[in-house]
Amino acid sequence: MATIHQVAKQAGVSVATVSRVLNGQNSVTAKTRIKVEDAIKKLNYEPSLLGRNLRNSESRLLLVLIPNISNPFYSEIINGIENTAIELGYNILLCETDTNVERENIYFDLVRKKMADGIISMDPAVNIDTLIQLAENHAIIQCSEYAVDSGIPYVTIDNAEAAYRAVKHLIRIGHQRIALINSDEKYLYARQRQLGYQKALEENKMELEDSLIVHTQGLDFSYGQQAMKKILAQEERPTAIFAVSDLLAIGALKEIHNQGLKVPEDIAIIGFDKIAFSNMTYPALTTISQPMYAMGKAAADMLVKKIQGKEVESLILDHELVIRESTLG
Amino acid sequence: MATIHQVAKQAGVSVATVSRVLNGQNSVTAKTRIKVEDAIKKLNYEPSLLGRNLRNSESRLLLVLIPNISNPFYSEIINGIENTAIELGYNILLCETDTNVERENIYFDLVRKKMADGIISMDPAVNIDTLIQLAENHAIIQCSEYAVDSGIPYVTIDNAEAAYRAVKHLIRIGHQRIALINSDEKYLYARQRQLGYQKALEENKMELEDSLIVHTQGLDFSYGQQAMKKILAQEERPTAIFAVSDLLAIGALKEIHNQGLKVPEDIAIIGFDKIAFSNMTYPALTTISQPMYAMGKAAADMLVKKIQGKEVESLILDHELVIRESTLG
DNA sequence: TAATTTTTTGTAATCGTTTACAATACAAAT
DNA sequence: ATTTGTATTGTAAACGATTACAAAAAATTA
Repeated sequence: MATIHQVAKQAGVSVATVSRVLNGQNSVTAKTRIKVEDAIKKLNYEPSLLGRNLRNSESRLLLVLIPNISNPFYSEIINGIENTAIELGYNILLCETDTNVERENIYFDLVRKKMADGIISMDPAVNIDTLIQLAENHAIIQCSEYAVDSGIPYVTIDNAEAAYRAVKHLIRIGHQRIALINSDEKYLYARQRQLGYQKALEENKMELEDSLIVHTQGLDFSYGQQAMKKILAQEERPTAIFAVSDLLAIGALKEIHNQGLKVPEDIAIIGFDKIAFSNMTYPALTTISQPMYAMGKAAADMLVKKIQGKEVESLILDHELVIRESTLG
Repeated sequence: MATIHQVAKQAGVSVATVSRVLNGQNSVTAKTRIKVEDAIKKLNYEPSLLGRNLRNSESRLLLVLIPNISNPFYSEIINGIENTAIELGYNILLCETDTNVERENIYFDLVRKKMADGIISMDPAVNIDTLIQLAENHAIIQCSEYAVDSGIPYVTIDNAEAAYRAVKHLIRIGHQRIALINSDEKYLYARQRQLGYQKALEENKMELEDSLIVHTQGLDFSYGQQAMKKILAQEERPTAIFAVSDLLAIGALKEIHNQGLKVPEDIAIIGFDKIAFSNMTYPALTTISQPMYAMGKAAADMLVKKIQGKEVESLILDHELVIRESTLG
């Protein structure tokens, strides 16, 4: 492992000159440049990022905070983040919190201790107070889930509107009893989507029944399945389901099948996110398409801008209702 | 952002003493320890990992190389890697190659340039020559896919045996025409699983028909769907399918449904990996369970050992055949 | 009390870069 | 040939920690 000093010695120049060659500065003669490049090649030299980063007071690492890597919704976003980060000369430190406070703190420490230049938080369960405090001295962007008035820039979609459209679609094709499978209302997106659901019902003079709203403890398939079980156990069965996540919808779909019912004939169902799976279910799932990749890309762009000290503005991207077999007529 | 010098000054001690307090060394008086701790609190000091890492010549980062983050198979493994890494005081740098050589090189450079202490490669398409060369000076572990005789330790399962069991199961329940949806034979796991398939057929005196083996260009659902289309287009239709990945199997299942056929009545199907989604399909997918979490855990353990200069041995973990509805008899 | 040992603290080098500033080399102008 | 100006190069000080080694302080022993 050669150092810049050894290269300098080998090339018969000073370390400053080697550094200049390394960083492509033009104030170095062709002749010396070649000497240096030869030395680099000969010694198989690779500049240490540890040294460089210390000197430059940067890590060129972006911390990406997600609740759970197994949720395909995040995979797609991460895709967008990573591609953009690479383009901008950064790499990503993937951090799964599992809604665990200690774990979260370990990650926050990474940015406090300069091992990461900024954070993209996608964890709805993030400790928002800590995040806001951290944002005073560090670059932070929220993606998908965000805190209103936190002052932390975010990129997201209009959840209420999206939910509204989803439910309106169900009403339009004739459904009068529509259940909602929602996650915990402590999350903003959950409240917003519920608002959209309610607005659609109210607008159509449909009654809001508490028994038609089920809250889950998580987003795994199993929670969707449980929720559906609860719904189907009621006497007056709904004819349609709106689930706030494709994973929940897919779990619900499974339970519907298990009970020998047919989708969409007996029960229609609509999900949220448009993860790749949602098109592989039987029948294919109607869903709200979130621009996951674009969200990731935007978040990364914003974060790097923030790191560079520029001002950035929050972004609300477009969503789309994708009608497939699970809500056919 | 205070430095260790400012803390030392504030506490009226030397930087060495502060460092000793920081690293919990016992050779420091209770009285001075308290002085230092007070100063740390007062200045809100957080030691810079950039400085520490340079001095210690380590980054405490593990590079995890995967082809694609959207494949749930990898998510589970990453889970295991991350939890273990954290326990051992490391963090993970997630790197998606997308089977892109340039991208791969960017990542390799991170370890060459000391920004990562080692690599866990899960990319079947990795440039193995480069990897072997890198392994001369750096800690590297292969996970799932590996190169025989490369000298690089790996953790994996017995792919041939697993495939053999899967196909034998199909034969046992009466299938005589079994198709194989395989990925590209340039991958070791693909060759091994094909071997298992062939062995099962030969052992039962069944003919090996080329037309029953379809190779895909990737692992997305869509490739499984395409492959199935090809298979169903043949005159003499197989009665069972073995796909080397749940994703492919799920795509195939979709196509079977699309053509109005029933699983398992018309065609039985079996996948590989036991990703969470495989239990949500209709019908639920029979599959080979890989110990993803354990593989990740083992890989991380091995890598850290390797980083510490210890010797490590390759590992072949157990798999399991999980029989579900898609092969009910 | 003085000498000796042990414990605690401090000094300064080091890890491997980048870069302000100083110094030198070279070319152009007189 | 000397001066001036510009283009290259070098010196040395950062960046922020850890740690040999030396020095000082405290504890032990005689």
